[in-house]
Amino acid sequence: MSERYSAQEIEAKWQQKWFESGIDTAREDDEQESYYCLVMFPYPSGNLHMGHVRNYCLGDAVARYKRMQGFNVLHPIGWDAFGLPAENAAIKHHRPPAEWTYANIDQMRGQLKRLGLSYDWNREIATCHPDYYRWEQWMFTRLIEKGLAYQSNAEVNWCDPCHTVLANEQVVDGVCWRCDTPVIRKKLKQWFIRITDYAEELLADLDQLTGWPEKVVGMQRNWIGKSTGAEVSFGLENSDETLDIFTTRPDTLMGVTYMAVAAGHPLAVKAAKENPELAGFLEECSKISTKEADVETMEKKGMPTGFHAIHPISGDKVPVWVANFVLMGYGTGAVMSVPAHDQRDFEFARKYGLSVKQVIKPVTGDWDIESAAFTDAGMLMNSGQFDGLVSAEAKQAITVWLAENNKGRERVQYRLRDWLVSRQRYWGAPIPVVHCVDCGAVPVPDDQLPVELPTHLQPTGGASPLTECETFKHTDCPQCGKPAERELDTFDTFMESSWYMNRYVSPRNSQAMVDAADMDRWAPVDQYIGGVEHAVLHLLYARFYHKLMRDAGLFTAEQGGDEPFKNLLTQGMVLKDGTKMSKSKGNTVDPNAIIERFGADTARLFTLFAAPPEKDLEWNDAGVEGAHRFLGRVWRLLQKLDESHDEEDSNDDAASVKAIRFAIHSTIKKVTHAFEHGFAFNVAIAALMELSNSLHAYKPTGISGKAAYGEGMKALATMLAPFVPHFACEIGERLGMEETAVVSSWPQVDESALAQDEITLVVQIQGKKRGEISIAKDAGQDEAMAAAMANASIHKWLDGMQVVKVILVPGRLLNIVVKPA
RNA sequence: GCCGGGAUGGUGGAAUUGGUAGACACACGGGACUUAAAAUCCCGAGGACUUAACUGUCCGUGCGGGUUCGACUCCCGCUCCCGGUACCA
Repeated sequence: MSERYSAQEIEAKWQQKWFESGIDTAREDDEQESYYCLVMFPYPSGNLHMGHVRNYCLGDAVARYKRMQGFNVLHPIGWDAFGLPAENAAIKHHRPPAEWTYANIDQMRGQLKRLGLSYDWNREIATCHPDYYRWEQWMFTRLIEKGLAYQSNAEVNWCDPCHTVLANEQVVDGVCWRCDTPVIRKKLKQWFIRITDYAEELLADLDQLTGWPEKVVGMQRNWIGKSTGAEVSFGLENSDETLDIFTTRPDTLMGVTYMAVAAGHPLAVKAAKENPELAGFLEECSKISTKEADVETMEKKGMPTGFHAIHPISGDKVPVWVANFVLMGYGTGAVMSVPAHDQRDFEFARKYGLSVKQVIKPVTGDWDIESAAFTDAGMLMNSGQFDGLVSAEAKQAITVWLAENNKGRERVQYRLRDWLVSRQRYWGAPIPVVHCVDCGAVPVPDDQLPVELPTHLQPTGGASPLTECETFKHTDCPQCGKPAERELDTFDTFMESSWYMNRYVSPRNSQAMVDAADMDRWAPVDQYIGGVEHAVLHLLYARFYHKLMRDAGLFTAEQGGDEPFKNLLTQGMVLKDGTKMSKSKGNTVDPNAIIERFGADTARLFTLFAAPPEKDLEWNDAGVEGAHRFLGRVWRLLQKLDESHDEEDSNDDAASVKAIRFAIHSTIKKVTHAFEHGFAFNVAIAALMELSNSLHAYKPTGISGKAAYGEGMKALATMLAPFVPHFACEIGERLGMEETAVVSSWPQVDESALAQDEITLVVQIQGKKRGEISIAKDAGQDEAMAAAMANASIHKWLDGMQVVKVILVPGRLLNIVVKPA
């Protein structure tokens, strides 16, 4: 046994063995408890990147550990195969996106297999396949029937020369990425899904997600953004119409000095007809980005419309302005402005010479309203009948007054907006609707699904090629049979990724989206693992879609749960030189190169060891070599088994056997703990390295010494299996383990090996470490004090001092508080 | 802007969640083996000052305060970096 560790040989061998034995296949029986471990499926961009490798190594470690614990594990993989990058590549290479996508899937599937990831490949799915998206189309027609899907106007980024809608990503510094023309906002009729109908449930069920990181739950809560306030109707001078707004601060109502409406608001459009200057301003506003970050950080500008609103309580006239920071898509597209109590309104008022009226003052102290807005709650002033109330009471009182006088009411408002699911793109799932001149928008009947996307079309960078595909475009109305046109928009790709976790349980079902019995067996996902960047959008949409599926009767809450993911692990990104790896920065590391040079196990080990899962991982080539060296060291530990001889035990051996068994079993405890609590694999691997170091330093003499060494080697091999499975199997085989490490059961802690008679207690004086004492495990404070006094280096700190207080932390430390005598 | 997260040696990170700061590893330095190198093995190491001494003292977890016998950990106020911000996935 002197050959060196060769990853290439053993990895191919074990991958073949695992494939033949089918250990990765999720079984459709209930002999063992089931466990569903899911990693976020990749977008097939061409090559696996290190972020994928990290994600999938984490998932594989969990899946393998659970199998070793005796669970029937579902660990599937697939492809989030629709999306913009395929169209971009198609334009660049003059090949249809389907070709590029399927080639990438083949390439990346090979890479995943080379990593030795234990997926059940029988359940592989690709979202661009009609067998997949037909069910998404089926669901959408159900939503139309229920009134949960609807059409409405929405603003998009529009490039006139390219005659196309641009994704935010395609807008670079306000201009089109391809032709450098300034992008404008344009209104288009779009499809929406009423996620706001589920806002309350999505918010309430966050409480169930105890296995999610608190920060993700918090981000979702903020995103849904429930706020209670009031809807207020302002009158309009010389008009029967009203100007309706929502505010979270009805207590400041008496401080309104102007109103602000969006550039797209009917009032603004009306005013602009007789005011060329205002029309120019509206034109300018239409050019600014729709991104929230851009809207919030740009220079705040406005112009008066010439209209005046009538204050609902005072009856005062206040001017109506157009402001670039008010968006038509949010709320009513109009806001009331209270410069005295809102900093943005304050700055706007200062800039344009609008008046500032203070109506709230601090309950105690003063506030200089000339220098800044007072935005806290306080006590009302200058508010007539409401003077003297504090903000909370005033909110209530003013809202009641508005309701009684038919000028408003209490209202709950969510920040969450309905989900815009239509995209003016080619490489996506067709929206299953036919537009008929007589019947309107007609959902495609079930027996005509799927509406298949023609896969041979070539995008050019202009309008979607679907708009020119006559065979796709023209059809008959399913309702009246007259010639009609298909909907030419496709679905947002978040639609596909919102339900794939459930499709994996019945991946080949041609009768239904999912099977309730399969959902009962596997769902919800026990452990979901993926990038933090998905903390809100994907995870919120998936939660929503799961509830839609439940409410469509595909499964009951009992069978599939109200929530799709029980536990969530959000991994950090992979960085190089401090920034995210990306092609444009040229700082990528190719996983293939690492696998070829060091083997998959080294790549796996490094990504798991270099950082805790939830934090960013800084790539380090030298660290990869270090991981590889560790495997070499463990390999060499095998030699010692051959070299040691069976001899009679001596007394000296008993102590060393006890020490090594302590090391073995405390390692089992630590590593098991890592899997059961938080997946700190970096710490688990460090513990395995320590065990390896202990075994390396250990000289197995005598029969019991050799046995202890063998016990340690087997434990090490078994615990390494979730991380470096090929390597662990090979070591296991050479140790003569009956089953390969992958399928053998997880080692148990022998508590008797952890028992210790004497422990080391740290002694502190005034909280500073001054020495250590060795003492009986269960020694009390008096014994510990006596031992401390007997220690010269500790005792000298107590000379001339009076002991004021003694704190004993059992098993840990003794802190002596003193003062000069 | 808003929301969320982070900052610990030369580097990645650890610290049983208020109890020995720096486990484990990388990089580095010294040594062994070798004709030599690689590989491997052994030893060293937060910083400053100090000692004949790996002797001893002090400082030290982004910055400034606070609570505590005791703070990387809790509280208050900052700085910088990263993620999300609804058509990238």
